[in-house]
Amino acid sequence: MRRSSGGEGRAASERPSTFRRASSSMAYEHKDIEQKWRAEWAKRKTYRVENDPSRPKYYVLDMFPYPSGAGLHVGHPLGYIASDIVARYKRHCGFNVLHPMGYDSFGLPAEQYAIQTGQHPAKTTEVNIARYREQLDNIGFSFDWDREVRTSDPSFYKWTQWIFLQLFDSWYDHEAQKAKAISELLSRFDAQGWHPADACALTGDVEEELGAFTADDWKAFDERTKQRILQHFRLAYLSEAWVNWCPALGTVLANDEVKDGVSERGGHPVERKRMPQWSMRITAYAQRLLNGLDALDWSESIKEAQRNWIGRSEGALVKFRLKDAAGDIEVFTTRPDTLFGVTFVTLAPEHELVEVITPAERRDEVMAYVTTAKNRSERERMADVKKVSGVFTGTYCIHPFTGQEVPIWVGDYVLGGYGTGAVMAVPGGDQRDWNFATHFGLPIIAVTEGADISKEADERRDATISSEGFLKGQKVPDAITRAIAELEKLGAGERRINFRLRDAAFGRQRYWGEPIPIYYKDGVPYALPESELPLKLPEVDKFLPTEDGEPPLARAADWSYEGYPLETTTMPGWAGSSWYFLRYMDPKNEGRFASPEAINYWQQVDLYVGGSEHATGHLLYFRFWTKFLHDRGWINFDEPAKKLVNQGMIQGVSMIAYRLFLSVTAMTSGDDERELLDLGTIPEVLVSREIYEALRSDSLSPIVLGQIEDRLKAITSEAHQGQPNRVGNVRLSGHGQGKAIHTHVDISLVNERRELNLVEFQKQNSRSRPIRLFDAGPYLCVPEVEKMSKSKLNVVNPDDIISKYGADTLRLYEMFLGPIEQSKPWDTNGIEGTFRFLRKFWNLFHQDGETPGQARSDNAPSVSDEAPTKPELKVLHATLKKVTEDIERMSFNTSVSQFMIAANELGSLKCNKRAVLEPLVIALAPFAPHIAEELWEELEHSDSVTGAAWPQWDAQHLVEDSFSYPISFNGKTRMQLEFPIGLSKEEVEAQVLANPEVQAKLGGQPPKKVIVVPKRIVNIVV
RNA sequence: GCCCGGGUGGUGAAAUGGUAGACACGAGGGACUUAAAAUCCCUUGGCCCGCAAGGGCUGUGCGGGUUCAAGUCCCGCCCCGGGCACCA
Repeated sequence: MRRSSGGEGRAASERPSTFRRASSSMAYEHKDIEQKWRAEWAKRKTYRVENDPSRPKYYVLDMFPYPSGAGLHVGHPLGYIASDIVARYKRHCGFNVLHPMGYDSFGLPAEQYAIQTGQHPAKTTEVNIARYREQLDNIGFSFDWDREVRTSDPSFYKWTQWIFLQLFDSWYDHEAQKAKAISELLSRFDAQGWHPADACALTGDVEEELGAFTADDWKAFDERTKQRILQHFRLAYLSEAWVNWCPALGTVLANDEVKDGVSERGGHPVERKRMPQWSMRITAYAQRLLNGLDALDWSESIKEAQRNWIGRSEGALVKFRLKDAAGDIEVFTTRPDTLFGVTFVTLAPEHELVEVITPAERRDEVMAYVTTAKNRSERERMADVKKVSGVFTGTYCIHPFTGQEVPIWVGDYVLGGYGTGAVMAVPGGDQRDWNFATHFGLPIIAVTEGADISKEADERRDATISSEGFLKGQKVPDAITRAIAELEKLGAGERRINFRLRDAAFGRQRYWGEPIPIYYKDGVPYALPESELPLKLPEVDKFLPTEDGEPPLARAADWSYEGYPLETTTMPGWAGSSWYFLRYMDPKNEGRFASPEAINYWQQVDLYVGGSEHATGHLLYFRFWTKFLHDRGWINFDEPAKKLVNQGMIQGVSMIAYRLFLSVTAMTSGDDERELLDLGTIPEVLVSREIYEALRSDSLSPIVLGQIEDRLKAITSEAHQGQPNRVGNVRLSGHGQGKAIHTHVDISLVNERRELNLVEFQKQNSRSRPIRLFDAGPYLCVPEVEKMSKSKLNVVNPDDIISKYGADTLRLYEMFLGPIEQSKPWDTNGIEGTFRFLRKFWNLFHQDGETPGQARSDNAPSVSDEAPTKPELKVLHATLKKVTEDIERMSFNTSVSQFMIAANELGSLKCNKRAVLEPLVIALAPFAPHIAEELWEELEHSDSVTGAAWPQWDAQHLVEDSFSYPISFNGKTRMQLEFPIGLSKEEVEAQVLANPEVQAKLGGQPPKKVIVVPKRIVNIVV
């Protein structure tokens, strides 16, 4: 290792830039420094973490990425940099910090790519991961790569499958509010059978009602029946679920993949279909998932999103007896107090009673409506709220209180998946019911005092009930209680808490996911023995469904266990990510997903950083699995992450150009016009945004259009100089809005002044048509801030920035951009500032001793051991204070500012004192680790700066002797007066009033009031 | 429609109810240099008065309010971004 004093002694081959530097003062050589320290960290295993129970732990986790083919762009590292700063800071503070990284490597894009190219997804995934790794390494993260996990690795998904089996082997005991082993349920059935009123009755999407059975019944059931019953209780269970089935693709599509009833790629029709699906009974945990939120240090918006998603509502279940058939329509309502305002009942089109109750003569009409309504996706039904549609079934049910007949309608504003799939319609008290009633001319009864039901429903919950009946005159809350009591007395209903949360579909008809460790005997699903795990993905000839619509796994040669067929669907993307945080604790364990010792030591994630788009998906399943593993005694905490921070999205600045396509006629020598066929000679014209907008507006005047066309003719003629034919007419070839189009231009073709590089633009678009400008050049593109994405040609790759400025500059800049949680556009304009700061900081250690901020030309260290001066100490301690406090509250942009202030001030002071610079190197290390290591080494330390103790700030250096008070009159600052710190309020007031300038302002009038806030302000009220 | 964020200079932004615009970019001017790079210094919210020193008015999306004092707290709006579920 070279010594810090040996700048001149370095061999030219080792540092080829030495000579260049001799003639320049580009002293801070980021490339050399960063390369050196990357290699050094890897060699020394600087970021290796041991499970060491003797030390306090801190667990910092990033949401792991899906390794897509596009690689990282500058938006990805934002959260990683923030978490890396915290991880490094906590290390300096003496914590044993777990800061791992891995890959969520199962997923659709790899499979899509495999279908197109025939390449195995494992292969492309491998390539993508290598690329990600290289890019991550370039940024200098302190990840312990020995703990890397990949969800698609059999040694990882073995345990995903194992957890699945635990869920399969569990049921939820609502009395004890926890999951228990199926064996306990079996002994219970053996002893007492089961009744629907038992507390182990379950929420969720159980389709058929499960009837009561006695212990003797249970013992007499055959194996199939027993297993079928158990499906009603298992937390991982096979049931029927609605899916988006695409017959053309032979596969099930996610909601995202369906647009307007057709598949987004390819445009094939999609229908809603019921299919056997593995599901997760997350609904059992609804109340606990809701309760747990209060104690979490997560952003309010995420917690609120989860609360809404879980959607707890209190109300009543009400039964309306059918008039012409046996049975009831059950509805859930939050407003049983409005029962006397019911004028009809509406069923969802999916409701099973629709078919049963509709009389023959209305059948065709009703079923026609049901078919169209059912096939609309929920998103569609959601989109046009204003359109009312429905149909009368022709039958009635009986009002439980009045005994009157209530007509039964079908309407698609009622959703099959929520509540009971039926509502009691109270048009006087519910706006959607009101809309429906008004549209179909159904009666509307006022339910509350003072409501004007001619215009809208009255949904107030602080009103008094006015509808005729025993609830009249009562306040809403009292009426609710009373109504429920009456319903219960009549056996026509009961109190009910309803959750919106639905059970999670857990099967995918795909190849690239974890195989589900289940085999079928006699059509009954059985758990694969643990000893068979991992159940590895089989080789298949194609990654497509089979001809008869089975998932790709059905193509495998021998996809069976002891002669019984294995499950062919795979797990969804969220399986691996629901528990991966536990694997990092003990990633190589072959006998368990993680050892109890490791889990006891690392416990919950202390800080979790990731995007807010996972608010209701990943973050809910993540909590669900944690609670489940806790219930079954595998872990001793039931929330995965104490604190969650959502980094904002980095948007890209796209560059837009506006293009015109022309159609041109030519004049031959005989003055005949004919269409010019040689498109290659017709220019493509770039116009300004103003002209683009003018052309697209409907109100474009013919005169202006004529002027534009004249100009286009001139351009075209010019382009045709030397051609045999003269240009005749020039017209825009498109029609209406198509006359002009806007295009994304690759941002690398546009300079800082937004000028388009026409030569490159032409080349990159390989257009044969010449490009001409409508106005005199250069062509200015119009910037637009939008999501950073490849298709918008606005992605900025961190690699380019790193090679130009270095990783430390990138890290600082991304933090300097603004608060971590805010979305902001990526704009490299400011990056020079952070780069200059690092150079200034570097120069403090290599001063030439003359010009402030100027480095020695030989780049030799200039640090002295002299005692620092008072102002120097003040800068140091003010910086330490601010930076420490800012890291604690994750305000990284302001800490970077403080470092800049320190570098500027120490530069002016020409401070080169070790006692000042050394603590600053440690404080800067979490932000800019490479330069900090290099300077630390120059300060003659042989160990890594990452292990140095965090420097403490000392308030004594920040004490001021005096304070310059802003003196304001009626809140407006007018002057400054300096007073010693120790002066009392009264003394300050007296001295202020004695001041001649203040007296002049007062003009002889005595002030009404004088407010003195020590060390803040003086306000004189006149 | 509902829920959650957010609106401050040319730009990214800062500001425990207490001097609005720190820090940085950009822009303009200057020093050093043969030149460039690098570095340093000055100016930079708007409007107005003044030769100048300096001074005044105004200003944090809009309209009110509380307060000695409001970017910050309260009420009512507008706009932008994100999320969602016509949720009975």
